[in-house]
Amino acid sequence: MATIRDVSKLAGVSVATVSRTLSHPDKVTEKTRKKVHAAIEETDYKPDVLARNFRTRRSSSIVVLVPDIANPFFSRVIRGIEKQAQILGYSVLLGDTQGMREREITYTKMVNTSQADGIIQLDSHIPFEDQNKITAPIVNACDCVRGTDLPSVQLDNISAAEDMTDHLISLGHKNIAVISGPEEHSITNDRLSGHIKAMEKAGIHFDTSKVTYGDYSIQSGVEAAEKIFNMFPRPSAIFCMNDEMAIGAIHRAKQIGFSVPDDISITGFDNISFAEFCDPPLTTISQPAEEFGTTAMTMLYKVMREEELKQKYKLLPFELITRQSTGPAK
Amino acid sequence: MATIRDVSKLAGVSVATVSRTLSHPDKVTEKTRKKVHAAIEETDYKPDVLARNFRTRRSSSIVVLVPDIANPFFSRVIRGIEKQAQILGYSVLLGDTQGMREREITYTKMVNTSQADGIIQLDSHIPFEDQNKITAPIVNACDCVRGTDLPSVQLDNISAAEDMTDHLISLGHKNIAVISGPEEHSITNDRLSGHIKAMEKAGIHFDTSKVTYGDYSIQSGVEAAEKIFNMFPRPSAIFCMNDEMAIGAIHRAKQIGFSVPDDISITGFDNISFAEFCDPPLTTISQPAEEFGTTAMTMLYKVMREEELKQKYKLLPFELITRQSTGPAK
DNA sequence: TTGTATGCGTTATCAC
DNA sequence: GTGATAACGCATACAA
Repeated sequence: MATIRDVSKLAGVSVATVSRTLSHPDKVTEKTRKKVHAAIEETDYKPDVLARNFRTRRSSSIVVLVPDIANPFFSRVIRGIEKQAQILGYSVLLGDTQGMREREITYTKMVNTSQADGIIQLDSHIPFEDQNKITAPIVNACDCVRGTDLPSVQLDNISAAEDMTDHLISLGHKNIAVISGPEEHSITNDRLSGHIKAMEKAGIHFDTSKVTYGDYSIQSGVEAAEKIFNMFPRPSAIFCMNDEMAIGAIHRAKQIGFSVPDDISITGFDNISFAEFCDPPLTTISQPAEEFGTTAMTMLYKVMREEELKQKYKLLPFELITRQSTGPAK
Repeated sequence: MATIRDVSKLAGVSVATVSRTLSHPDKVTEKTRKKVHAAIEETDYKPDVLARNFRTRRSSSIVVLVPDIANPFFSRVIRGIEKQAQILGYSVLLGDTQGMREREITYTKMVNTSQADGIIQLDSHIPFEDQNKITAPIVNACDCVRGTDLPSVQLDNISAAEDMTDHLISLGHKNIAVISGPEEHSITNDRLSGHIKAMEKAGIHFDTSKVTYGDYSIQSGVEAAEKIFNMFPRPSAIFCMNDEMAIGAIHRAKQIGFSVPDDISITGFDNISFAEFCDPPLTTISQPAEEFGTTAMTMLYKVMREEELKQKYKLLPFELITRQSTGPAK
């Protein structure tokens, strides 16, 4: 493997000039540049990435913290991150935290040791030991930490939940149950706020007891639905905070013998690929999953380069997708 | 940040000894080791990963080549890889290839530049420019390259497809259509072989025209099913090579007004999380997805350390999961 | 604009 | 078993 020294000899310039030609071409005359490039060509020189990383204290890679990569929504976001990262010259290190704080910290520390230059956090924690001290370039995506000034990209969850609830109300539903995500998640709070807003706007009393909590898994949707079906009077609609739980709820409804949407309307959130092919197809909120990834990566890129962010908190658009899992209240 | 030099001074030994204590403890006396560790403790010394990588020409990270990370089966495999990698002290670089050979090569080259120490390939290509020259530690998982001697871990696809077909035959089905994956995939060929084997064993004529090809997406299942429903005589069962296509086929069947399994039995492959919650729940083959990941990573670890592999070609066990998408032939 | 010289932090070679 | 020291390949401060 040719080194920078081989190139410099062949080109008849110093190693410094070769280095400059590559890193700061503007500081080198056109003529020298040409000589150097010719020598690079001839020697088939490829800069030693490891040496460069070592010398510059940068690795050109970023780590993405994700609660669970097997979640179909997150995996699409990551696809977006990866796509954009490659365009910008970065590698993506996978940090599947499994919701464990310990793993989160481990991965975060890779920035301290310069193994990564920045972090994209898809969960709503501050992934630093000292919560008050942000020690690395970071962008928060999808589910965002409250009460911090981390750059973030998320959905307008409040409006989305409001629109979805409006939709149910317009179908005549008044007694609406909610299957929520974990209480500490910020998107959970936002979506609940939006739901309440719509209810109050319509003059319908919102009752906290109608809210059950799941963990975004299908199984938790099944269990939450079970509780809801035992409520009295029985709700005529369920607003679920993701598609998996909605699918679980539909499953349970059908098991019991309820028809969806005739006996009960059920809505999802995310528009995962299965939503369209459920029985009945799921009314849900479509999120631009990949765009979360590309946007977050682009923002992180600027943060790492210490450029100013024009917009520190981005909101991505959603779309209400009306399918057959919702219908008129009886 | 303390360096190895600080530690050596405090411990009253040379930097060489500190380095040895960390990398080859057996070459240092107990007493010195203690001194060094005490000094490390006191200075809170953390070895500089970048310097070490540079010096040793190793990065302690591996790259995983995956056709599409948003595929629910692959994302579970990757979860397994990541888990095991962390245990073994490796980081995982994500190489989502989107089926593009160009991206595959790009990622593979990271091994040449020592940015990665090895590769786990989840697709059935040889990811090197010169197909005949394997230039890096690599393990092939899930869908494996034919006619090479790459270490691999995969399912006994032949037996699995055979068992599934046996199941259909035992229900009285004779006219069985197949929704296959892309023709060039090795798992496609294996599963088809198993299917044919079962058919012949039962004395049923296998007809190539009953095989349609999809690309593993739900939509392609819908389209393939459409073709199958137009066959004459109409098959009474469809053997699909993954769950997504089966879900698509069920969707199309119900659209047309066919009952599953009364009018037609449909089977999947993979047992993704939605399989259990389909309507009807899907008869399928369960694969130990995470175990693919952990096994592949463990094998790669040995390859990278140039240890002998006891078993170069591993087969993981499957399980036939009988649910309600299959029933007796009319 | 270009060259010289130095150092990044570690590991490994070779004496002792 | 331990220490002194070279070397890894590159980027940069400074001098020219």
